[in-house]
Amino acid sequence: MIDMTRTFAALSDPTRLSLVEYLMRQGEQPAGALSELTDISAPAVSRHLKVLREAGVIGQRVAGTHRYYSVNPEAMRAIASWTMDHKAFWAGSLERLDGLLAIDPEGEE
Amino acid sequence: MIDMTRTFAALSDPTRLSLVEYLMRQGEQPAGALSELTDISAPAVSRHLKVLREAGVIGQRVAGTHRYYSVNPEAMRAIASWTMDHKAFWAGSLERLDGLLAIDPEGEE
DNA sequence: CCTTTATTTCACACAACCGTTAATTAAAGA
DNA sequence: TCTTTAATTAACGGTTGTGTGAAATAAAGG
Repeated sequence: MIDMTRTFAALSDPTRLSLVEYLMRQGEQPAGALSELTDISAPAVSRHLKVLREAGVIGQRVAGTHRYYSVNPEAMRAIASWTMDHKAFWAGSLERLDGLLAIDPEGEE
Repeated sequence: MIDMTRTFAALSDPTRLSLVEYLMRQGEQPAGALSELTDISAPAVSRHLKVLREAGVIGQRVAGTHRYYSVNPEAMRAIASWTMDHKAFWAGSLERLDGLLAIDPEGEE
């Protein structure tokens, strides 16, 4: 079971949010590539990756001395679902949501 | 513009997440009702509400001595959108998302 | 095997977060 | 207007989070 407070906490740091967004754009990346993205030290990045991993936001693949990280789609799904799991709230709001979340990976662009 | 790290930080505390979930279920509520939900003191709840408000997660309506709080739908929309704003990621993942977020406020239940 | 490369863990310092009780603000009601 | 009620702000202490440089681990390569 996904702990949403932990998921949100993992994404509440600017460095970590950037790392996740980068991984979503670029796909799986080794720790070194992620470390080069930021101004902070490699040990600091390493610990951020650990926080994200322990929260289930990213996964790790080991190959030799390299550790490849990638975003866990299930975590993203859990976040989107959390916002949607309150039908009464959305029904009560003035917002019209139809189509708002009509995602279409294969689609236009 | 919504600062996502701030939004996620606001939701990263168990007490605050509970408050938001309660407000989504129950709709607008005065601070007193929210305070009764938790074991912690009223001042502590008050500060949690402030954090949520400053992050834009909830809004406040003042009436006499009462302050009524309610969830800001725009904040929920922003969270769901953040997860969806990475089509390449979703397209690359194995997850099939069609219908997953098919919300239907008027619908079944 | 010795060195280099990739990455993490350790030890420490400083800032931010969260809870408490006491004090303050301000509207309502007798 | 004095008191009660609703809620917040203030002041303090303890815990957690985040950064750094140094040390450790472990696979690769000469």
